Amino acid sequence: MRQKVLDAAARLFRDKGYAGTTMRAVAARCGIRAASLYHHFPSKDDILAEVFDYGVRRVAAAVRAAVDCLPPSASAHDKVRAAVHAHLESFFVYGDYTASNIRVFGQAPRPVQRKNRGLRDRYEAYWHLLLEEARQRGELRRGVDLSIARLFLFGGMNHTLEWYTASGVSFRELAERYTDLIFHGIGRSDGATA
Amino acid sequence: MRQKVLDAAARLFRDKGYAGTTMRAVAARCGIRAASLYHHFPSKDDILAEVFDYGVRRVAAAVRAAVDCLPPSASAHDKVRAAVHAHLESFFVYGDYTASNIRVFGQAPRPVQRKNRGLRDRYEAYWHLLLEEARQRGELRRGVDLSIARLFLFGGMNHTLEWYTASGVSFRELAERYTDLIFHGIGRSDGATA
DNA sequence: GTCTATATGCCGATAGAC
DNA sequence: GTCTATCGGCATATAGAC
Repeated sequence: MRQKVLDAAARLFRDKGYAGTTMRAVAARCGIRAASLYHHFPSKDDILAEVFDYGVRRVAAAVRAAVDCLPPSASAHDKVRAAVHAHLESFFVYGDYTASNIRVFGQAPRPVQRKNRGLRDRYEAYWHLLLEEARQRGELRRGVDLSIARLFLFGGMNHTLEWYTASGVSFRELAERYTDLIFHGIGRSDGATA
Repeated sequence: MRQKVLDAAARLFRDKGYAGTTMRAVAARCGIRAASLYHHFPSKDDILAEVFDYGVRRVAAAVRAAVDCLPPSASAHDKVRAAVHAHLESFFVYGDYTASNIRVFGQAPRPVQRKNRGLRDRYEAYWHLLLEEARQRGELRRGVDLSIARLFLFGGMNHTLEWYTASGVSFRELAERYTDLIFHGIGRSDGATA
């Protein structure tokens, strides 16, 4: 039931925001009464905090696993592609949690933000490491600001949640295209426009 | 006073979300009582709809103006750079409106979403045109999906609102780096990783 | 154009039965 | 572990004085 509550809350937070998600609505989705929620969680904010943490933990675990199971011969480019794919795919499996975090974090009460910030930062630091590895292996252009590139990549990936429908392109294909974009861009590489 | 109400509402919608923004709070920011708001707007949803429309209209106008005042000799790359810069800079001037749209649109009531969708779509179509022009001028690689590239670029640009602080890099420099990223990526162009 | 007062209803959370 | 009943507070919106 605990997980059922979190699932219901994640979905509602995603769609209705923080204040728009009521304990009564969460309970209704679980087939119980609002008062019964307090047997599982101390407060609405505790539910939100757990939704945030659960989402980041799962995405981070999926991405790390995807990168770790690559062969030692994998290039940094291969690792980034695998990470992008795992990140996108987790939108499908933990989408309500991920989308809740992305869409609701900014309007969550400060204490809830603080509690989740550590996990968020660690996950972003992992991505920074991936890109830093690419640089050290000589796979990147000189003069590229990796912090900005990482933030740009994150924005591009996470924005997928706002437009993606399963009827279109697959996550694997999308991961391929995003990785291609972040590594090579849309321009011709013959310097015609540079 | 009408504009004052919109400014206050935009700021609150941005920080507190749709349901978390109360007419009392909007009124308090304007130094009046909640009931007085109904002299200027019929309802909370009408305020939100106007915040959405105002933001999109202003950003779109700024971007078009920036592109239009380029010399005829400007490449599509130049136009995209100017558009990215104007889009980012409008975050500074109309940031509460833009951020409200980006963060709150998904949790707004359907009728409000519908009312704003036309403007949103037209603005995105304009960007699509910019990229399409780059392709027709032969400035792009073959095989690039411009719809995906545009969505990726939008995500990257709009994500700036979540991390940007005026103390760091300037919007002009950021526009230069984003444009460089979307055209050339982070990878070496000698094909070492492709 | 702003005010006070209020109608009507939902909010998060608690008490205590079963 | 779920329930009913309820507390105190705040929500949007309206009525009508000034």
